[in-house]
Amino acid sequence: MANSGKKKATIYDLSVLSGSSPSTVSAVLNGTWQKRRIKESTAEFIRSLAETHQYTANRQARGLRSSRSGLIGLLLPIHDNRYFSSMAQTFEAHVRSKGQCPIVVSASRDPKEERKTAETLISYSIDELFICGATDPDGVHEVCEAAGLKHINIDLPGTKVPSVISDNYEGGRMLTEAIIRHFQATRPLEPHELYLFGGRNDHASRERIRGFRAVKNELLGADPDECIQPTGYAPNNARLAFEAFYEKHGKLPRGLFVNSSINFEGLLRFMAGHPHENFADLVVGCYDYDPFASFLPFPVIMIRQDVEGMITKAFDVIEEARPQPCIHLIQPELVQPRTALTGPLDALKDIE
Amino acid sequence: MANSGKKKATIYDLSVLSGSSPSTVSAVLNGTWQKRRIKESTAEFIRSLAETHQYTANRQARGLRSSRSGLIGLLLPIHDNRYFSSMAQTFEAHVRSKGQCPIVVSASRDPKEERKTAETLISYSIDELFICGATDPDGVHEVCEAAGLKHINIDLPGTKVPSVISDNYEGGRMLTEAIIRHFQATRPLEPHELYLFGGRNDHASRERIRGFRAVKNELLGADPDECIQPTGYAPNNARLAFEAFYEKHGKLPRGLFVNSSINFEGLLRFMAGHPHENFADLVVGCYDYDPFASFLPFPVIMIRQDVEGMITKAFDVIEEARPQPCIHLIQPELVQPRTALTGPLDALKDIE
DNA sequence: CTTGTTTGCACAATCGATGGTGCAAGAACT
DNA sequence: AGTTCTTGCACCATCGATTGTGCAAACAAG
Repeated sequence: MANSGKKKATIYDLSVLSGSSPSTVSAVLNGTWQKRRIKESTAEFIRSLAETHQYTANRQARGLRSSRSGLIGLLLPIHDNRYFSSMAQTFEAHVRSKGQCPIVVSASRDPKEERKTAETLISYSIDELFICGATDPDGVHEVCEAAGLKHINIDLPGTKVPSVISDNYEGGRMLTEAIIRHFQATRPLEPHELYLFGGRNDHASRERIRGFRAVKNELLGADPDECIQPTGYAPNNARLAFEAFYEKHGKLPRGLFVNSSINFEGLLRFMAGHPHENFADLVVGCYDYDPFASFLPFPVIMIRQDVEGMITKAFDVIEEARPQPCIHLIQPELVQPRTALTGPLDALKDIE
Repeated sequence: MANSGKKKATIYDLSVLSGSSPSTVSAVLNGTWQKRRIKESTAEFIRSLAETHQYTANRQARGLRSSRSGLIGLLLPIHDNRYFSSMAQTFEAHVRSKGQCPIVVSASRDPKEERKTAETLISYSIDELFICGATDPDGVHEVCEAAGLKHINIDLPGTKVPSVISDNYEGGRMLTEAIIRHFQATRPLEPHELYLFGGRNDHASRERIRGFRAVKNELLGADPDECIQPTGYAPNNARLAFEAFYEKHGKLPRGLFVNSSINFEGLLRFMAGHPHENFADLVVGCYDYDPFASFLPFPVIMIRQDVEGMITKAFDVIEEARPQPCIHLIQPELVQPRTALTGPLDALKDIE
């Protein structure tokens, strides 16, 4: 309110007020003043002026000069999902602890959109880019490479720079095995009673499917091809697939491996349309963790990917001098039904 | 790969290549060339050069000159939650359709953090700021005001600029009434059997509580004070409150009004610790919508706030010439148990 | 052939911060 | 007193794009 309407103070304003030159003011305020042999008393005076006039540096100007911006980007497929939003939450905490500013943007799993978004971020001179779950990581890589921007892949691997991803094969195995074992106390599953729904032809889905098929063959002795239904990621496509199966068989498979919580939403939509069914014998394994899903009226076994671990690793790797384009696998965790795990929110204090 | 390592092309590079002046190049590439009477053929030539050299404007430079950045900010409490992440998703779509770049940042419901974050965003010369769910909207307002930044409140109202918020009173009423009616077919609720948990002393919580108490008094004839338990937003505090109640009464209230999905997670944590209980008679009303929560093994009635409506309204209002500091109420929607609604994700195409 | 007009563009200042270089005044030393 | 350091800071170019202004050349009018 004090100086409302006035524009923000600049080093030139402070320069006039203090009687020093702009470069002196700049040096004082960005910490390089000792190197420039500015007197302590001068520095102190300028600092106090900056304080009373609420000076904050114009980052566009600084960024222009230094060709850095203090922005670190995270490119997501979508926001609206527990997995990716906890990615955003964790990423943000890391970035801020480095004193930089996070900029999180989604690109809808669309390769063109991904490149365009990366270009936009680059035009803001972001300092680093974390590419998470990109459909075409190598496409984004080219854009970054051309701009000389440090970047790294998360969740879906590329071939040109390091990638930090979940161990989807192991996760797929764990989850499949857990589903199968869940039935062993009662009536064991037949091979044609365990289906996989969702995902598409991306690295994560392929690995999970590979794990699924391996374990299924090992434990159930067979894995008919029709049990694999990669219906994409849209909830409605998954719903239609469940609908079609139900239409044909009059029921759902007893065991379901659902590729992501987004696909799981497709299952919910199917269920909403069949209120009479009680799905008593159903066991779902979902490759994602959501606390509410974990408490559904049928057993839901989930995989929690180690978001904190992945982000931490990614920051480690991106700092390395010359990172090699290798893949860092992060182990996910199996979550038994009716489990409410803590998450990044628990790190926040709740001021009352 | 083509010009890997080289830095990005500037208008000066193109100026040399084309034989025109930098100002001509600039005019051509930012669309003001007609006004400057640049020949069509010159423009065409420069455009083709820009194309082959993959020119993209340096936004920091542009922003410095024009004191705009093309960035529009959204300040959230947290990312990791369906309500706020769908806010982010919707906001992003709106911003991009205006040809600008969204920057979504969270501030942990901490007033100091909120102001600091706003200041950081301002230092990047963002063009507008949407303040969502801020603990201290007027504090953020001051920071914005001092910088001459257009801003608006969402979800929690301030007193200095327009606010677009859910009609929490009506929502609270609807939800409370739905809970009570849910019992009327069987054994009606007693006043001391309907509790409200979660939230704190913010506008939204107060309004919801007001609605809760009004309806409870109307329909049940009483509302003992101890039935209101504003435990804050942290899941664990809510859990402790449920734990304490259970300790004291040996059971949960039959009717629960839970103030947010985050608090609901506290209920899940409680339940995870009591696997023997079956919570058969429980009905939960939750002031937030989450598709998985809607299918839990007990009836969960939810409120879906109209995120799309709020964001749309907020964009309308912020464009107005001199917006008055009034409150725009957006009606939320009651969601019956076992309902899987579509969301912003359904707008995405799923490329296979 | 001279005097406007229009066309098409170049020049240069500017946004705010940074950092290399230079230089005066004082201190230290011979 | 004269020379050499050191201290303490000012000056100025620079980052890349925008924009007000000026001015030749081409053209039209008289």
